[in-house]
Amino acid sequence: MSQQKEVTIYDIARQLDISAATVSRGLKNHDSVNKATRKKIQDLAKELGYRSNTFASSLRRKSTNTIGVIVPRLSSYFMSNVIAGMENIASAEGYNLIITQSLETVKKEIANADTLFNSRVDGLLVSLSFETENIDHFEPFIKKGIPLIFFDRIKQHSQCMGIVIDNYKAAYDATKHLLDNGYRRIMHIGGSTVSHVYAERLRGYKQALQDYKIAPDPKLVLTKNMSEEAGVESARYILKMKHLPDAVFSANDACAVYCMRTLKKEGIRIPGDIAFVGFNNDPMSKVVEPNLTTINYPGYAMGEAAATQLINHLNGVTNLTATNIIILRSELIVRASSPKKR
Amino acid sequence: MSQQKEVTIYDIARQLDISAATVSRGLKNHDSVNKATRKKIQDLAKELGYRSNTFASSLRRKSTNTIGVIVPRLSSYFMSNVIAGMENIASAEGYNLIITQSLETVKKEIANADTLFNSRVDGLLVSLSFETENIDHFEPFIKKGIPLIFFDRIKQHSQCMGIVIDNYKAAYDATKHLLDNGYRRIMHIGGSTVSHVYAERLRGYKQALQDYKIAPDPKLVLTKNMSEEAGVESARYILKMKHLPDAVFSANDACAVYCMRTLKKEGIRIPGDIAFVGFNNDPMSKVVEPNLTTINYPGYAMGEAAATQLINHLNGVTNLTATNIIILRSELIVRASSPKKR
DNA sequence: ATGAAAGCGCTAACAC
DNA sequence: GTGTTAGCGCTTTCAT
Repeated sequence: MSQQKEVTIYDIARQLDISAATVSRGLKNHDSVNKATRKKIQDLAKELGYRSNTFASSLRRKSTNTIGVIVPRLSSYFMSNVIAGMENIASAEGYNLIITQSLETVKKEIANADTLFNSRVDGLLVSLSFETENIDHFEPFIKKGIPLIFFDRIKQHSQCMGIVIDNYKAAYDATKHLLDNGYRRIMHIGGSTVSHVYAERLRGYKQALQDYKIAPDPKLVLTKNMSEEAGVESARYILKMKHLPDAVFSANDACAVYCMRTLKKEGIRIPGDIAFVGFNNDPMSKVVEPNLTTINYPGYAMGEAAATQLINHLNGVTNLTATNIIILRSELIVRASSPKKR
Repeated sequence: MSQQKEVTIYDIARQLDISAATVSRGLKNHDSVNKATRKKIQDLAKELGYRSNTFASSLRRKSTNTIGVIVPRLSSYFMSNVIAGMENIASAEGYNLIITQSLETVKKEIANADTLFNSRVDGLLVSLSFETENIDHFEPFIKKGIPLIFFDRIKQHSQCMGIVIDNYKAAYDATKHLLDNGYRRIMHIGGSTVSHVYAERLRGYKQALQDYKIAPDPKLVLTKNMSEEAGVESARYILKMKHLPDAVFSANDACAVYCMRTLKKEGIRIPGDIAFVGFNNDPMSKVVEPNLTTINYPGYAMGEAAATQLINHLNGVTNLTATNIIILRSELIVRASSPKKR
């Protein structure tokens, strides 16, 4: 913690016998500064080990070049790709990312929002926690005019852009794919419909069935927490049914994969007895046998899109409220777990 | 960007007809302020929606409560767990994390170090890029007495703590496991030995062979970039050999898994013809068939350990240079890909 | 127990 | 092109 004396623009100014203002301009390569002076300033700055004091600068400019991020969990394949995409854009544009995780609780989400508010982030990128039902804790940002973009797990808000894939359509496509291939008793394993994401996926599944004139069967709709264990539980549930489903559409890959595994161990053939479609295109979907048909969920692209939109808005290029929802393309990837029914 | 007027301590001071100094003290519950006054200050602050300006404060106090993080890539299972662990500790201790990725290039690593230096982070947590050979770009931190901890991909430095697992021992154990189970022609797929991590794994592999009096065979040591494709390439290499290995120890799971897959497609039985051991305990190691024997690499624990050490040091609890290296426990997880040789 | 005053380092408006 | 000036909002002696 040894705080040695810091070099300031005044030190540079003194040594060069010019004003601090000129140094300030020279450091950011202002045209209005003589090229030679600029060079002298920059050279000396480097020599002295000068580093700009971002607080003084932020204090003056009232902007921090910092973007706050709140996600439910960092440690998933999807989310780490989202973050990677954001970081890529942000750093190219000179923004820092402050990243926090709510661990799926409202309590921590509120605390994070608070911290980021006090950190005076220029903007906020949020994927909501599982528990979150209302979003009043973001009102301070909205009131202050700090732009806020939701992604993936969104809530509608007139002042906030949302970035999502069309979960309804993706689920519809996934289910239709199974129907087109001759499957009729299709089970859906989904998450709590408090979440927009899972509600939409369930809706897509139901609509596809309806379009094929298949009566919905409540026994074929499971609501789980979508973990690996949930996959195992779902398999147990299936094994106890008198009348097995001939296909399963799971709202994520982890759950699908562990469900498949468990069923396979009990002698059920995949896709012979039960076909599978997952969601996310997690790396494990390419490893499980048979390879899992799934929906490609473009995490990296979503992170890039969210960061790009936010930064464009900060630069005054776009208006966030004009385009209220951006929908990213997702597509069905057909693999071996869901061929035509014999 | 609409900057509405912010509430400052002056606003509070004016309304309460006291001085800003008293407000400042009152806000942080200083004993020297009358209890009643304190309450009045805090109540009014809440009412007005006052938020402390961290820049002004940091500018004065010269500390930021911010920790910088540089990692090669955010989007891996291991790294996202590391970050999750760090975030968990940091947020509990009132620190923010600024996270950057070098994308495995020295150039970006230097740029990130620069940014974080200018952001005046209180400390730094770094996992080095693949390319990084010298670490001069971190000297500014060291010169300023800003604590720096390396983790996973480390370089030795007298002033910096390193947090690692014992890669040598883990690789030794993995190889010994294969030897103990009767395998003798063991191939190693590893990464560039510029990296301490891969160099140590190679060394462990070699030592185990030597301890079993097995002559090293250069044809059995592959240096790859450890991607999924590298796994496929390695499989092709193996298929072309006149004398196949009877086991493979891969320095990561992704490479092992894709190698196994490719060999299986060509009719090689795993583990019947070739046994496999991986490294990392990636989720896919539990999904591939047969399940992959691997080394558990505790990412979350490593993130927690790194953050804890740094914050303890910042609080003056520990001295970073006293304990120079911390080694986290990793262990072999035996699964179906490496049973006793028949 | 409270206040006055002096900056922390930087930037932007304005002047020349 | 460059300098002057006046803060940004907060903390911290030093008085009182």
